[in-house]
Amino acid sequence: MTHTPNENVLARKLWNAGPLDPEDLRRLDQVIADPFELDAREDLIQHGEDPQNVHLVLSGMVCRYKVLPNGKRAIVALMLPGDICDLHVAILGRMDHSIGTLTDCRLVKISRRTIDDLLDNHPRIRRALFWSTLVDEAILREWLVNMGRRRADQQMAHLFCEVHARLNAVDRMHGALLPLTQEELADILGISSVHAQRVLSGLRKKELVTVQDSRVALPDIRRIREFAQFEGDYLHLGEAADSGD
Amino acid sequence: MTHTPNENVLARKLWNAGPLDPEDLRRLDQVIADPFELDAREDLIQHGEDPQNVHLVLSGMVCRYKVLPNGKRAIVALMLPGDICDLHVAILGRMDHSIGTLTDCRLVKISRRTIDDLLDNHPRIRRALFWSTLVDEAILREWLVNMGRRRADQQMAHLFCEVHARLNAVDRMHGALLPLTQEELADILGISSVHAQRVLSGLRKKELVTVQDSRVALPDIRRIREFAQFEGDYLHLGEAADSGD
DNA sequence: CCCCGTCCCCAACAATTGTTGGTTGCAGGG
DNA sequence: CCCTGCAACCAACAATTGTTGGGGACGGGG
Repeated sequence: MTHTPNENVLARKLWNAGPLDPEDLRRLDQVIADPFELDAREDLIQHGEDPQNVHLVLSGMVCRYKVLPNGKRAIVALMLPGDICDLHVAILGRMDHSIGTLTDCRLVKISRRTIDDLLDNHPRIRRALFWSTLVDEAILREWLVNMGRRRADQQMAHLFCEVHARLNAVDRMHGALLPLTQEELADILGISSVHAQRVLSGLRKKELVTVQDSRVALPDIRRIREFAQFEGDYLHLGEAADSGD
Repeated sequence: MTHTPNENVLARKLWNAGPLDPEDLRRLDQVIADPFELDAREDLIQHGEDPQNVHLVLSGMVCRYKVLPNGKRAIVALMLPGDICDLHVAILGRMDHSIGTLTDCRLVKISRRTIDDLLDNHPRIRRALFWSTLVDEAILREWLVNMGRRRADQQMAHLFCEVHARLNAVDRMHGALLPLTQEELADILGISSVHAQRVLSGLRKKELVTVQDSRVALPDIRRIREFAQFEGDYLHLGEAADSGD
């Protein structure tokens, strides 16, 4: 019974940290009341700027990235529906990376005042927000393990498993995985786009994934999880992470 | 004048987030009052356990790491003097990685009650603690960029620059860098130990580093920073990160 | 309609990195 | 004293990954 109680992706996401009260849910509905749309490949904020708002993803995919002097790009985080960008951003000031959309997105700006209200006056929500930042950090660690110590094919499979589990935690009926170009995929995995294509076609040949117009689907979760040695515990989702779908 | 006001490494570290009051400093002195020693290569806590205490490093080096089913190890974070392990650890429960010493260490156990007191009753300290967790996350992102998009020699040089800057921020008189074996270095960088040795001797030949009984020193900070394309902004240390030494 | 850009795909070759199997030097234990 | 284990070091070879240069499919704009 991890059935979240409504259609609010933020509520669904935070529900994974523990149950919320009806009053919390009402407050979260207010938070997402006024969304806006953004096209793919637009920046929300760039390296060096001072952040003004916190952003919440309602649909689509957003990423954190850095561009090196030699022009190479590294995508260092993927934000999916229900994810919040930089809760405590006001503390650090100057951004040390950029945030941009990967797909067309529906987003919400959340003001500092709203954040402060949630943190100060809604203890269950505060706890859930902390939980989500800790999970973000755990994901970062797992990506590091992935890049450093897994073969590229396992690494890519592992990424697919992670995104699948994260989407499942928010929307059991989510559509296809990863509407990304192979170059974006490569920038996530730290490999070249040519190699990404090699590895992806390898996974396809093994029938671990299927691809249809640059969308990935996982026909057999159990098998690809085994291949990737995916252990979902770092997502701290409880049983939701383990269930095949 | 980023001269921290005393010999307390925790105070020195937190001072980088902004000035503290004398009362804060007194409180921080109490926190580190009762240290204990630990040998190199001992675990503080292992994957799967439920954490009881928060730990603070007073001297020596501690790391977070994961071990994969195939026996490979990935070191995903380095904790230096003044660093705190898992401030909010109680929220997640079960550890998704292990924490262990790399060198002989002096450490402090901090109880949950102390943490709660610091967070609830000392606003400047609370802000500084949040700052430090955000910096930890920024470091994780930079390591990811490092592994994914820099050549191994630049990557290793970048790590040296980072550790140098972090040690400087806490102790301007710190001794030599990185008392690590080449295998530990390799586990940080995500390369094999043989390759670590190749790369390290390459840096030595370029006279970017000197090594004496497995300790690294940087004879010319400016030059190695240029080589590594090191931009210290992600450490959020203010001018301390930029000064050569 | 064509042109253009983008993306997927592929092959050949170059560069980097991993693996294996050594030698050496050193420190500690018996 | 020798023996042992560990870590640095090295060379040769294997495997992985990057780079370059290209072809083909597709959609949008003129």
